[in-house]
Amino acid sequence: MPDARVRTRFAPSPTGALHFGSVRTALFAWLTARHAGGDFILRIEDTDQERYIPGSEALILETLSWLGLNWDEGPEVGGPHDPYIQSLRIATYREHAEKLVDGGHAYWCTCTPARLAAMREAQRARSEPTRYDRRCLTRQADVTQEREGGMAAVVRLRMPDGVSDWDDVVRGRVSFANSDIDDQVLLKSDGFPTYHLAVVVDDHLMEISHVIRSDEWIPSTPKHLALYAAFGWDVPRFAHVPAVLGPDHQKLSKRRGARNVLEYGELGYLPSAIVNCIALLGWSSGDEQEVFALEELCQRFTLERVNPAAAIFDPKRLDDLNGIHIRRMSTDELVEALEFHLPGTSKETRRMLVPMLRERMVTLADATRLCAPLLGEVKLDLSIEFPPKKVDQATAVAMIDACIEAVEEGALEDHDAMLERLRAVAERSGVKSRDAFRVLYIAILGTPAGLPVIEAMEFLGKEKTLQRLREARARLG
RNA sequence: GCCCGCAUCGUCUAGCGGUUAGGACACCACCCUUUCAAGGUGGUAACCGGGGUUCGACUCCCCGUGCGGGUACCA
Repeated sequence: MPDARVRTRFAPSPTGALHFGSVRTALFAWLTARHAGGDFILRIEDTDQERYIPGSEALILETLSWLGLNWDEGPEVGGPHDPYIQSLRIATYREHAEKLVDGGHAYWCTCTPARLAAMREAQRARSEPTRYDRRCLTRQADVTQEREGGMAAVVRLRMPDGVSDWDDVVRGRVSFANSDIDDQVLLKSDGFPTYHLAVVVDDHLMEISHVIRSDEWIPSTPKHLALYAAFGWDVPRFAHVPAVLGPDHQKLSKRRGARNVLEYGELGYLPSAIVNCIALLGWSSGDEQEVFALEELCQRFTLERVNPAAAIFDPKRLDDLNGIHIRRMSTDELVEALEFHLPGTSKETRRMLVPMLRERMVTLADATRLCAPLLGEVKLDLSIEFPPKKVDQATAVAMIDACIEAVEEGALEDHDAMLERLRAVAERSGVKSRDAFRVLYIAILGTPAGLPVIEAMEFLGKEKTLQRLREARARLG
């Protein structure tokens, strides 16, 4: 590569939403570009009309934007190689296919699907690799006539003899015997290119320096290499990143129920945590740091440190990282981020809530549950023991009475003093304060576990607090 | 069937001929503590098998096994 500029691309097909596997490939490509100060290109590979799912292109753009993976060239932003949508580039592929035919690197074929199927079946029966038998290559004059007569035809790559090999950035040397490789169809009978033609033509035209894609493409790389050679083009670097597997050890796929990444946003996961988590799926820094902001990843990420083995996505790890990323957010950021999960609350309200919430959320959605007793009424749950275990009736009464007295006297102003008073009551009763306090938690929050109770009382204010305490007192008889 | 890739705790991984095989998640225990969390400390837990190469293999080579992928006018 004479041109040193790093240019990577993410080239999804609009066949549905993005899942962790596809997003991770995008992330690795994006990071490679950003790390090198190069360009990241987004290209839509919609050469299969049958699999096209309307709306998925918008979904893809939205997902990448949400994660912060911006593109320098591509849909919406344009660029010097516009258009970045393959269905709009059909003429280009056709020209290139014809060029290949003229140069003897490809040929027209009119074999029917039925014939091809029978051929492959026979090959399999003979323990041979399944590949096109080049029947049409030996009867090109007839094929030309058939095409003129209106018969459906495709263009096939004439796979050269020899060996195909390359130095894969993540796997090292990979090689194939060309004799095992099929004469791939390059141009379909509907006039659309196949992936193989389109990807090579576009990657070259768009000056892609590093082809970063999932490892399912390894077996077709020899075809691409043959195409680069036939065109006389320089070959980019290839980096085949491993698959992401689900808990069932199967590759993540839409039809197996892999979640749309955007859904994680609705569930209260942060883009930064998702990015951090999937970066760690196959990549490691080399030292012991595992929590990264996006900017740090740009700095540290290199393809050379990508592990070639497939990885299983662990939702527990995402939870952990999400909590960490939440705790790293400023109060202002949380006030903003929580708007969706605490609907109807004002900024001021959220600002009061955030200090109580920060250490207690795994996802932002936890705020909804945690704050419910403060934003609405307490739910009386009779399945919750009251007074709780290890607390006798007299102690429970004493705790509540003391709390009522303290609140009436305005002790909510001073958390420490409040705490001391209540602690003293527990101590006099001979009950551990951790147990005695549960009485208050149930009274104020309706559950023995939740937001810190003194802070909660302050949030509720004197009136509501006293009301809840008295109701609880009444339950004790 | 044919071809390719991969292989360290349950999971994500470090390791790049000589290490008490390290870290993180999860799990367990303890500490801290106004509950729950968060935080702190400690613990359980791994080199797929067999052959080589070497003074010495988790590390290199071969075979096997397992898993994944490809084998389309899908990407």
